[in-house]
Amino acid sequence: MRTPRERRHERTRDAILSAAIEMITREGADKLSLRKIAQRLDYSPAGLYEYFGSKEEIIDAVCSEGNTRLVNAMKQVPASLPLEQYLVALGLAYVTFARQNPDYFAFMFMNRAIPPEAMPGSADDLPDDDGFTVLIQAVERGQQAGLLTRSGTSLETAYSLWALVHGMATLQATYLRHVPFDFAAADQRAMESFVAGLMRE
Amino acid sequence: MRTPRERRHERTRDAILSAAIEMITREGADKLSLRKIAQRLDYSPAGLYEYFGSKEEIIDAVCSEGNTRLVNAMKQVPASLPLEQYLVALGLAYVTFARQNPDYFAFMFMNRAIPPEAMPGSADDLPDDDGFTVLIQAVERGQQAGLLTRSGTSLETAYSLWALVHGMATLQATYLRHVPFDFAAADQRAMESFVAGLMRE
DNA sequence: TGTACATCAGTGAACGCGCGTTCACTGATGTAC
DNA sequence: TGTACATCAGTGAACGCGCGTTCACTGATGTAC
Repeated sequence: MRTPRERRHERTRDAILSAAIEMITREGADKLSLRKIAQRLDYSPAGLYEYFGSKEEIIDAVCSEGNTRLVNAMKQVPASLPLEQYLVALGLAYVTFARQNPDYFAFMFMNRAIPPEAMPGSADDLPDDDGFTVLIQAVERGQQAGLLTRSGTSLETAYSLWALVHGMATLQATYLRHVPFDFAAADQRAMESFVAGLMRE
Repeated sequence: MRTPRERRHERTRDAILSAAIEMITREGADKLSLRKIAQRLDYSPAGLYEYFGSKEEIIDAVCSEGNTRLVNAMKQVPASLPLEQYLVALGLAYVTFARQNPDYFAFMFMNRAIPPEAMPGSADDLPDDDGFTVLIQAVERGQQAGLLTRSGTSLETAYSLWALVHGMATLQATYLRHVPFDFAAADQRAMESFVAGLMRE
């Protein structure tokens, strides 16, 4: 049970986060500053320190929220699809998110690095709210069904799938951002081709 | 014929560029400043304006030099290899460069975006000193040999290959930077698998 | 070869800017009795 | 229900910092005759 005060506090916190995200989306990943966030909310810069201890904390929260949204987009893909289609659709969801939120996507990966010990040796001890986890689970489903058995460990296979979609996403969000090219079609074919390659006997 | 003065001028310019690259390599992509470059060369900050008109010009030159190095690494791969091996080796050269120069690689792609009109409609009018061009040429060689004919236009196919290696490179240079994982092995398998998928009948 | 002059390479100080953060403060909101 | 007090939410001014860039300048290098 939370008091009205606590709820208002949380709402303001969310408003700060939303403002930060909106600014990244509109003005680009590198233009974020406490002062501009405060200005957008008609706050004084000092006021934000009631809700976050530092700029770093805001960045972390923004990244974490972005990760949640990305994973949610991937979780929209029905797991009931045949494995091949499921993998392709998962990848396209990832890239579509990046295409729709290019600056946000770039920001997320510019400001986060997995600490040295965090990569799991096995596929079990993974955080639940992670795109990579979703991918790994799909790959393991395929392996248990007897598919994808020739392409290395589930970690390796999931990594290579991730690399492909992350490359498409990154290129479209940054370097090829303004290039008129039918990426959606090319991405689909690439994913299909790759998954077919992984599944070959 | 260049005068000694011109040659010294050029040497100093190169020294500035080298210092900038070294700083990116050592301190990371976002720490670059005119003042620090000058300090490293025992110059006053104002002195750099004899050689570059702005910080932007230095960044451009640094990116351009990085691109040259990357392309050179790719051109080391003997084109005489069988196509499949050649494509795999090209991709691995790209990723290896990124792994060996993670901050430089990240810097290059953070600070460059292809302008709207620059993506070629066909594969001809491409700049010669570009990794993408090398890739396209390899793909077209394959198509002329009757391979790779089922995987879309040469542009599409080259793009998807690029996306895969760029994803591996980007992940290893940033997000997964400190993760202890045998990327070289995984990358090799992924490349082989992908190329095989592209070549399937 | 010597001299007068022009150009070059680099300095030092200053400019204005936006930034994250701190701090003493104040009015508003909530709580206890 | 009223009052005294504690906590909360937010302000305004200031801090020191590093930044890119400009500008008047000066000694060194090169050139012309």
